[in-house]
Amino acid sequence: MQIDSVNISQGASAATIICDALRRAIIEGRLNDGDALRQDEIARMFGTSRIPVREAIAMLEQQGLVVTQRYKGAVVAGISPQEAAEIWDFRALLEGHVIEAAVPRMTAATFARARRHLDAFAKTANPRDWGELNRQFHTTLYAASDLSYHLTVIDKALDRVDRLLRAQLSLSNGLARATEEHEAILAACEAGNPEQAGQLTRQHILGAKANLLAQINRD
Amino acid sequence: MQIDSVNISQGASAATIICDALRRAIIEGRLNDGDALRQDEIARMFGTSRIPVREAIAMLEQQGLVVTQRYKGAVVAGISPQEAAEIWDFRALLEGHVIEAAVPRMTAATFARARRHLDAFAKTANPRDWGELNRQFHTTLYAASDLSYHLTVIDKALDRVDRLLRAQLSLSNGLARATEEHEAILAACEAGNPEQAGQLTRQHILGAKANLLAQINRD
DNA sequence: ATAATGAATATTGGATACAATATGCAATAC
DNA sequence: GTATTGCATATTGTATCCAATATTCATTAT
Repeated sequence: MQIDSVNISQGASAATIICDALRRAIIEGRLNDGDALRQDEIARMFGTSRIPVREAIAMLEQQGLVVTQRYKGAVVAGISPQEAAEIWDFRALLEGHVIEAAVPRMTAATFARARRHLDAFAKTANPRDWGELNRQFHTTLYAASDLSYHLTVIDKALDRVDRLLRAQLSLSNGLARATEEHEAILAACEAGNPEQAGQLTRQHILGAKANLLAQINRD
Repeated sequence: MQIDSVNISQGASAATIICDALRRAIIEGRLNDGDALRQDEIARMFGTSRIPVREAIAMLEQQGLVVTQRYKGAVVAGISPQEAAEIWDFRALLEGHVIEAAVPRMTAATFARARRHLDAFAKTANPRDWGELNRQFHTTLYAASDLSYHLTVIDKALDRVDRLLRAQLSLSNGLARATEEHEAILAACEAGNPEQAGQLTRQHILGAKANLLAQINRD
């Protein structure tokens, strides 16, 4: 008789669940810069005491997503145009490098998966999904590099700027242009051309940065 | 009458104090890979309850310095040779870039400060100080770049590998060689040569990586 | 002897209670 | 009217306690 065993002791802790939910809410724009995170309110929402909420907030602060001040609580971290610009440059440097390392190791399964994410991104009507779908497209390609530390750092950088991605894609023609650029990046990967994939990725990121900064300066 | 006001409300929380102390202990090698972090013991040492200790541990986990398992507590994170190698490559990429951006913005005060850190590094006899002094030398140079996000990410990477730095510097001639390389980097900065500073920084980091990996493979 | 079992103890997870600080609002002063 | 003060309330920080789970060790079975 064959019994499938499952590890029943590793359900997520309350703090982890709350941290993930808050992180998602911040990234997807449901919580905005400067919004206060009230410990008692969040505890009520999750049916728990404040202790795991505090632990979740401590985690989020380490991720740069919230800022706490002693005795005054936590607020969602803002991001200045200068910081956003720097993070975009950072991403161009790092993601360009990672995709170059990844291309020689990509398989047909990589391409198929990336194609699915690209298509989903292109056809979604819900702005809230753009960040996640964009991320899935890119990180599927990068994952072939096997550079897990790099990927973790990229994920963290994306967490910080995803809310701005929505603003940038909302620009006239933003979505169509991003989709074209994704197509070109995927084509370079499929052609086995690391230099071109890297170059296109850097242009893609820096182009998005330029658009967004232009919008901020116009506002 | 002139009164100097001070902000008296911003002492660090217990969790922050504990987190910083544990982080330092890990980085400096006083806590080793796999060491358990016992909540009750740490709470006693700091004269507090376990709650701030739990918060501190949650923070450290986000920093990649400890690994927790539900109901089993936290242990100091290990680092495999592969992960160490990747982080060194990561540092070469990032720090090379940052110092190139920094060179054109460096001042005489930068050089004087870096010189002091270089000298302190060269003459210390205490291996426990190598990581911090090495870090101060490099980050003094990088700070002129004004790339604060990059610097934060570099600091985090250094936190992960500083304990290995000690091993690498303990190698025959490791300290003398690192000092020579620091001298060359500083000279390139003083000469206002970003490309050379970047190149020497990358070589410095990748050379340290190669030495360490050779030692690991010998063991 | 080794392996299995069960109870006691240790440790973690988090609920509740208390202490410390911040905020808001009504009352008072000018 | 505006500014200041003082008190009540709200919120954060953490101590204490209880519940849940893991580990250890003595006892029993083979």
